[in-house]
Amino acid sequence: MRAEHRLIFLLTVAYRRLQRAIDQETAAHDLTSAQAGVLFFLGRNDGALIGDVSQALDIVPSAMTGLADRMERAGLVKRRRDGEDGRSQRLHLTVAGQELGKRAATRTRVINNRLMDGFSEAEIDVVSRWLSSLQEKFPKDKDG
Amino acid sequence: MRAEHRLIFLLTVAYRRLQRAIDQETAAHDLTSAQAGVLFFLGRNDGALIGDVSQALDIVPSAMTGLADRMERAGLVKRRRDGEDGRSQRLHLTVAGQELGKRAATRTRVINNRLMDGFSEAEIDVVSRWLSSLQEKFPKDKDG
DNA sequence: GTTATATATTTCGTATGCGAAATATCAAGA
DNA sequence: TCTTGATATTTCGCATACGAAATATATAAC
Repeated sequence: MRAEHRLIFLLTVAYRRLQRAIDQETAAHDLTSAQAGVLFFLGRNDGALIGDVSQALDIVPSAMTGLADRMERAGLVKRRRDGEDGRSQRLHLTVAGQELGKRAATRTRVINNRLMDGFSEAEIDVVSRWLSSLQEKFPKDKDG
Repeated sequence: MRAEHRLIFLLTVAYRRLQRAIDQETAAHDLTSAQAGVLFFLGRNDGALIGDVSQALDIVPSAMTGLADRMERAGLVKRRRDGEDGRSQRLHLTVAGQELGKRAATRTRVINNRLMDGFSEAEIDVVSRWLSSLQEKFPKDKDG
């Protein structure tokens, strides 16, 4: 199999394994990994513009709409139109969203630690740099 | 943002960037990255059982069905029932699938090389080991 | 002030992927 | 043979994600 696209394959499988693990963890608490990401970001940036959330999580805007829809329907966040700019929407955490976000953060930390198990700090640093390098190697059209 | 789930975030973003890059490459040739993966695997294992493809690409069987459906509809593969075991289906490449697969492999190789740019062999080895480690850290229920 | 352009978000159609449940077939044992 | 349990695949409902096009509002040019 590998050889010809080893890293592509490895990255793809690694991602799927991670997502499944997170989803199984969070599913027990009525969350998904994507929604957990939004809760986490809003935890430190409550009331952020939808576009900012989209950019921070590297999700295209059109995908962010549905994500926000589902989270709003689940009572985790609320949209509020921006006072300054009538085009913009701000996302605010509800109380339920705040609490769920906190609990999810704890579980997420455990998984993140697990990701470092068996690797030295220097090695994790290499991995981090490599993962980050993909953002420059495959930039969005925008931030090219 | 990071800190609390740095690696999770980095891996997620890296994956999305890679997928977008592959999809943009392959979209011009009427392929998607998932379908390219199947073509590539079948290129070396033509007539493989659907379950084997699913396992090799680390896609759950229920996801494989739809993928095979779309590829069959696109004329890239054909299902054929196995002679031995009436439950099994084998996936065979069509001529179109073979050709498309070959062309896709070339483009994929370029991207794979790009993934190594700027990193030494030793570093890529660390990255590979780390990516692989996720398969043990988050095993499928099956392969425990 | 009106027109042209840029920006933020949404809508639409489609592909991917998951889990749970259904279906079909096989294999083993009573 | 009949039943019982395992296995391969599919079906269903849903969440995620993309790109292209639509919509609404803001901003600049005139």
